Order: sequence, then structure tokens, then C-alpha cells
Amino acid sequence: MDDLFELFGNWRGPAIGLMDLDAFFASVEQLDHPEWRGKPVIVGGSPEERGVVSTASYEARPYGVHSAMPSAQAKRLCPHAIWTHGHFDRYREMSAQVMAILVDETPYVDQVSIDEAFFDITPGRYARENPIDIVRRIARRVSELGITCSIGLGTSKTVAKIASDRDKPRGLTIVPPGTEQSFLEPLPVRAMSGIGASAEATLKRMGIHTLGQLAATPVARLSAVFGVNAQMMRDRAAGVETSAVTSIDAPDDTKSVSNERTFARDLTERADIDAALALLGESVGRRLRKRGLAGRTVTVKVKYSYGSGRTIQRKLAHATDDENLFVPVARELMDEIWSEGMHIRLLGIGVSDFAAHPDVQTDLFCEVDERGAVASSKRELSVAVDKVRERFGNSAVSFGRATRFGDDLVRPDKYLNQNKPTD
DNA sequence: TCTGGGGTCCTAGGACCC
DNA sequence: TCTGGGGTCCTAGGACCC
Repeated sequence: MDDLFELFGNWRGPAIGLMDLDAFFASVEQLDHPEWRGKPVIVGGSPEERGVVSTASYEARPYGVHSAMPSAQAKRLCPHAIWTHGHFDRYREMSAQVMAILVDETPYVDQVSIDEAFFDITPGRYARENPIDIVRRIARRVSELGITCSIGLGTSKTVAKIASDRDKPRGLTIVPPGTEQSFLEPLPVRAMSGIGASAEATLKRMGIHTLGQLAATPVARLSAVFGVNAQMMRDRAAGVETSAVTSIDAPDDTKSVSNERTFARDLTERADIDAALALLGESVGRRLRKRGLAGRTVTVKVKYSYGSGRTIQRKLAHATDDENLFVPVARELMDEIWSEGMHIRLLGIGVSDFAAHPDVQTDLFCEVDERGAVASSKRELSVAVDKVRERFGNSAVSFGRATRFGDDLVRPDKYLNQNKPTD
């Protein structure tokens, strides 16, 4: 690693990292239960209740146990494992501590899940320090919390993400600038996020097996597989993507809140179904209110015992966060997809299509000199920032939250992030 | 003793309006 | 009398992620 430092002490181009916490849920359990350390621990649903494995500790993995595996199967493979349903508030708390470390190193942190985040440590964008020094320090600071992480570092999100997977746990994989292509070329297409089983099968039929082949395929051919994202997917495979890491301080851009449950025994009685809808709805309502969200669309999801499923949704006249209003709608929707004699394995209820109070809206705001742009989502904001930069050059860009009262935009007193000019 | 529980995004068809 | 097409909204379904 010291050789790397010598060689790449002068990092060229973007420096994007992806930090992934190792066996996160299981590691937190082992931290909180010292007697579980060194033993196979499985966080997930119980084998008797159609559960699946959420996370298996590294001690359980040699038995073949892994995430998303049916718990019954995991139980067969590793009968002596310690099981727990998990403590999600605790995981969220630990996650927040980890994210705070990242934000302390750079404001450009894009949390993608409870245990993963991209961060941009391009020299000069925020700090000027060598990126390799920074990722080493991040790994050390995370380990001081009692859990560990793996980090990938490269010049794009795609490269960083794949690199982070190379060496786990406690890995640090660096793909130096200029070596992206040789790193990506031989990898199977499935290695890139966004390509799942379905796209993989289609690509295989087209004779495309590796990222190198994907990068060499005309966009027009790829459109059949990726639709509007064909160009972007090709760029990612070629290691030339330009997708930026935005700030962790972007407002909550949650699009939906839902709750679903698979029942240990199928529901067959309408009264049980209505009771389940009420319970699921109550939790959705509580979470909506906690986050200050109100939605206009109610969705009901079912899976029948014979495997197939349906979703049905309805738009309301007004946004609501009150289960007393949206659960009755869910019951009406149930009437359309359930009739006497049907066995229901899974039931879900969701609220989406959020609307703010019409007169008070919190928006993202970005500004270059005196000229600003407003956006209602992170995605929109990054487009807006790019447009502003295109017009005015890469001068001082700041962004944060602004609140709109009717037509008046009230800008924040203090911007959350400052990107000072680097030239 | 097969397959959870959160989410995001895209597509496609029909209704409706101009 | 016959025949548009574009745009937007709504809905259902599916791929994909961790």
C-alpha cells in the first residue's frame, strides 16, 4: 500500500469511493452481544414463518448461508447458528454514526442504503489531501465504532462500487486513474449494478458477456435492453461515466412509504384481511407523520398463495398522512382484487405521490454568484447544477434548502455546502 | 420446509384534451 | 364524412437495488 501511495500520491481526475459495511446487521449484533462474537449469527425472519436471511455473519458464510436465502434452508445448512429478527433502530443509529464520519471528511456523500455510501474526495473539490490517505482514515475511524467496512476507490461510481466488492471484509481496493478499462473489461456484465438476471439473459442472447463487450456495443443495439438508459449504461461499462456524487444534506427525497407482511399462514377470511390492512396502515401513517409526508396515492399489494401477485392503486383528491382516511380506500381496492376463497400470502399497503402544503414548500436550491436554480429532488438539482455550470463556468456553486412561501423563495441563511472555486 | 421488506425507476396502454 | 397527432395524467406491472 505504501508503494501505491508513492505511485499515486498525485491522483488525477475524480476520486470516488464506495464504503460498504461488512455484514452490517450481524456485526452490530456481535458488537452488542459479546458472547456472539466469533460465532455464526443470522439476522432474518424465522424458518417457521417463511422468513429469509437478511444478513449472515462471516462465521455463518462458510456453511453456504447468504442474504436473501430462505431461512428454512439456512437453518438446514447451519443448524447451530444464533438467530435474531434484528434491531433496526440500533442499525439506523450505528449507520448515522458511520455517515457522520464520511460527512466529516467530505460534504459530497451519497448514502445509497443503510450500510453503503458513495463519497467524492477528488483533490481540490473539498479537501486537497491524497484520496488514499482519506480512505485509510475512514476505514480506521469506522473500526473505532466496533464494526468494519470495505472500501473501493476509483474514478467513477461504477468502478468504486465493483472495487468495494473485491476484497471483503476489511478490504481496501484501489483502481488507479488510467486503469479503469483494464479493470472493467473482463468482468461479467452482471458485476455492474443495474444489470440483473433479466438484462443479463438478454445480453447473453446478443452475445454480450463482459463489460468490455458491452462498452463496444452501439447504443442503438443496447436501447432494446436498457431503454433510455442505454448510453449511460455503456458509459458506465466503459469507465467514462460522469455521474456526480451529490451532497448528503439534500432534502428527504423519499418517494413512497409502505409496509408489507408475509403471513406464516395464508389469510382467507375477509375480517382477517381488513385487520391486517389496518395494522399495516397504522405503521405507514405513523411513519408518514414522523417524516412530515403526506401522499396522494394509495397502493395495495397482494401475493396469492399460488405465487402470482397484484398491485392496485388509486389517486386521492387530497394528500393525506392519516390511516383513518387511506385504509378505507385500501379496503375498497381489496374488493377489486380479492374475492371469497382466495388465499393471501402477502399483503402490503403504501402511500406515495407526496405533496407539500401548497403554500409552504421546501425545495433544493443552488446558486452560482447571483443566479440561482430551484429543484424539488436531488436528481433535478444535479441537472440544474450542471446547467448553471455550463453557462457560468465552474465558479462558486453553493446549494442547500430553500423554503418557498407562495411565490417568495426564502433562501437558507447558511448554505449547507460550499464548493469553492478550485482554479 | 422455497423465495422478506423496504425502496426506485421505466414502460406501456388507455383516457382525455386540444 | 372521415380522420389526425401530441401532450399529460392515471394505472399496472416489472426490473432492479440492498
